Amino acid sequence: MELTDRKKKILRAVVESYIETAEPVGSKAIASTAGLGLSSATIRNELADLTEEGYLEQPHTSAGRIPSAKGYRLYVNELMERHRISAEEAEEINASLKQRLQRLDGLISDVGKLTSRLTNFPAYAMASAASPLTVKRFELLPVEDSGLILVMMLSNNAVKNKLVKLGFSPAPDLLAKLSTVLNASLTGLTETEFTPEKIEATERSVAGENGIVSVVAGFALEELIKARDSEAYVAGAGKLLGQPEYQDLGKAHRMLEYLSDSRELKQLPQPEGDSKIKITIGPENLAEELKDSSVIVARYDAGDNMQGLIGVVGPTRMDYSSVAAQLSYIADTLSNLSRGGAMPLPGPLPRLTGENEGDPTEK
Amino acid sequence: MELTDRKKKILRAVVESYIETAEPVGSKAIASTAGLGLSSATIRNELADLTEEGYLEQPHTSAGRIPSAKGYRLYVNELMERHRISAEEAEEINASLKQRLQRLDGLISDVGKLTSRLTNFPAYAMASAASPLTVKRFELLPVEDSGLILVMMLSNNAVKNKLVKLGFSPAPDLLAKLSTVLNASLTGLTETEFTPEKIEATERSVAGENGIVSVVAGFALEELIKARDSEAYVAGAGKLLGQPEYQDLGKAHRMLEYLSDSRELKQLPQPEGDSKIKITIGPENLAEELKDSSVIVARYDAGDNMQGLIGVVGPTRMDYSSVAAQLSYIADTLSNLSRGGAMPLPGPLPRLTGENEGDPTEK
DNA sequence: TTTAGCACTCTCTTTCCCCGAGTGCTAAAG
DNA sequence: CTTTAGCACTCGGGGAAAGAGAGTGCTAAA
Repeated sequence: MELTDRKKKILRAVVESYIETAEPVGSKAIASTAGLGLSSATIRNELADLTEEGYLEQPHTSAGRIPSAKGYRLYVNELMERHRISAEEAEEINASLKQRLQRLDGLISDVGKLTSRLTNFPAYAMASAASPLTVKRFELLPVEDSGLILVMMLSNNAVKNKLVKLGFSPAPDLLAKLSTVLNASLTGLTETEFTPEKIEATERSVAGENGIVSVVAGFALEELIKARDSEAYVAGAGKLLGQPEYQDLGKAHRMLEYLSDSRELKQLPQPEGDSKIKITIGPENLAEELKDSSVIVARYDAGDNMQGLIGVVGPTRMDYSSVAAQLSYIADTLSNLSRGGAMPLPGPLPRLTGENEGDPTEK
Repeated sequence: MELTDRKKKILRAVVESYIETAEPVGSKAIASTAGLGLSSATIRNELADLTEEGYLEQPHTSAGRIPSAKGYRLYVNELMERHRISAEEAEEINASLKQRLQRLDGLISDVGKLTSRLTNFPAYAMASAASPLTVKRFELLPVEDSGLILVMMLSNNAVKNKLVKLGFSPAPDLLAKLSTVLNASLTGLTETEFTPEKIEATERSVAGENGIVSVVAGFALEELIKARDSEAYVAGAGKLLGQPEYQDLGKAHRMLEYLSDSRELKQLPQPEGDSKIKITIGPENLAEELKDSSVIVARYDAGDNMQGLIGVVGPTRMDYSSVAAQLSYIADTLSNLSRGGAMPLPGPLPRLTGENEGDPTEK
């Protein structure tokens, strides 16, 4: 059943007031600020209806109303005005990211820190391969008296290396032969195709290799696995304590412990289909620990077959509009930078995904 | 002025009881548990003396005593029994570290996590070069149609690489020539010796190099700087909330923010001279934020001219004895592993450093 | 359908009071 | 001189009670 226009306006007023103040909202406050030209008594009736229909909740009989998860959902899908980020914010994002993108390894953690600083919520960041990786090329460089350096180029153009200690110096022509064999038989293999049989067959096909092949193969496999699901990084977890809903020590503690478990982080929601951002509100989250928190996550294209996620965890009473805008701007910037493009203009507004998806009102 | 033996015993009883219970300790409790054969009245007199001399404090007139920073210091230097870690703990440490040492890049963060899990306090870990690094060797590998892979071996045997995009494919013999030149003129240079003049001179000495030299030099310099002071990593910050002294939200919040600032972390105390571990108690800390917390930090030898630090931050009421034992065991294990040795035996007991250093009573 | 009025409910804060733990002091005992 | 028993005193913590305030739901009138 569709809500009347007036009810929607009132719901929106409740949500926005609550987001701002974290206090239950009463009929009087709405009557005086929302500019609807209605008395508090009328508003009271409407509030009672909205509560009846599950969009609002009452902490107790004589308190104001607060939005329920359903109420937030409707707000996010239909009611909220889509923020654009301010010029200063855009500037800060561009500045932080531009100088960092040169080096990929620290990028994830820097993105996390930036996001957390900007949104004032705990943020997480991770990156992973969009499709299975393979090794594109092997190189073996001799090292005097200690062994060799293995250099591998992966299918996503990442380069990995390892110093392999052998206790002797392999002859250059042996290394040349080995690398030819390796490039011939172990390139293009995905993680699952890296079978022991395959490795053994390769090993047999070259004489006098002293186990180098198996070391190389082991390292390659390890890197493929590691590159598949990169470490998740969390920044600014302490920001939670600034939020009134986490004044409760036990709650804050549980959430911090939850956020520090990277296995859990990998279970967090992801944008679905071709949408770039997803908002999950309170009980929509699968994890028990997140049932009264919300998550906003954005996907970005990290170039070369890599995709990344940046997300923010906060109370259900978070400013969905501006946080979503910030996240998608960061994601767009990252995507553009990683394919060598310029900074994005602040827009276009992204589509949201989530449960009960509605038709966002673009204003 | 030296304390009498009896006063020391009483002080020790107070400290240990307080560490265990976090409650102010009364004269009666000491009389009944410390086994000194004295009445509570006698103890009361002694407590009054100890308070007078600054080793103990009274939260308020009618409460028991708690140790002051001075009291903890005396306890740490002279009174505390040096724990050895249990066999189970040793086993856990060995198991976690052994499988991880293969790959150095994730090591720091893993060590931090391990330390935090073991001690139940927030832990931090970092590593840095003990003396200035240099590049030991350059290698340039061609990449079809996109540029080249730069591989550098540093003086600490770490290998770094970078994919350099050029937009064209450099001729193999050009790369060979370039790497000869690079190895001839840019190896062995410390960060400060990497002057623009030097780079320019190198650039001039080879024809047709299309700016490759300056890219390589820039990357080399960047890596030298980065390797010098590695990122600091913090794990288990949420553990703080489990401690009774951080029930105060504001205090916990400030501390979490402090710990998430890696610039601050680099200012944390370090073991001095040739001692391997350092304990800083409450106001002995320089940082304002740590004036009522304690830090225990251990140094380890990460092989190849690298040294690492692992530390723990907690309330002054922390179990110095067992945390110090855990840290030094982890540090020893890391040192041994990194030089390819076996697991250490649980010992020898390390020397402590700190202010007002005393002569530790080994029991 | 909207509004004014009003009794009612519930939480939050403040105040007050009592309880208990622990102290410091004094005076007696070893 | 040191140790101990006894005792009055102090202070924080916890719980009950009371009051204030905000907001509701309902009824009746406009």
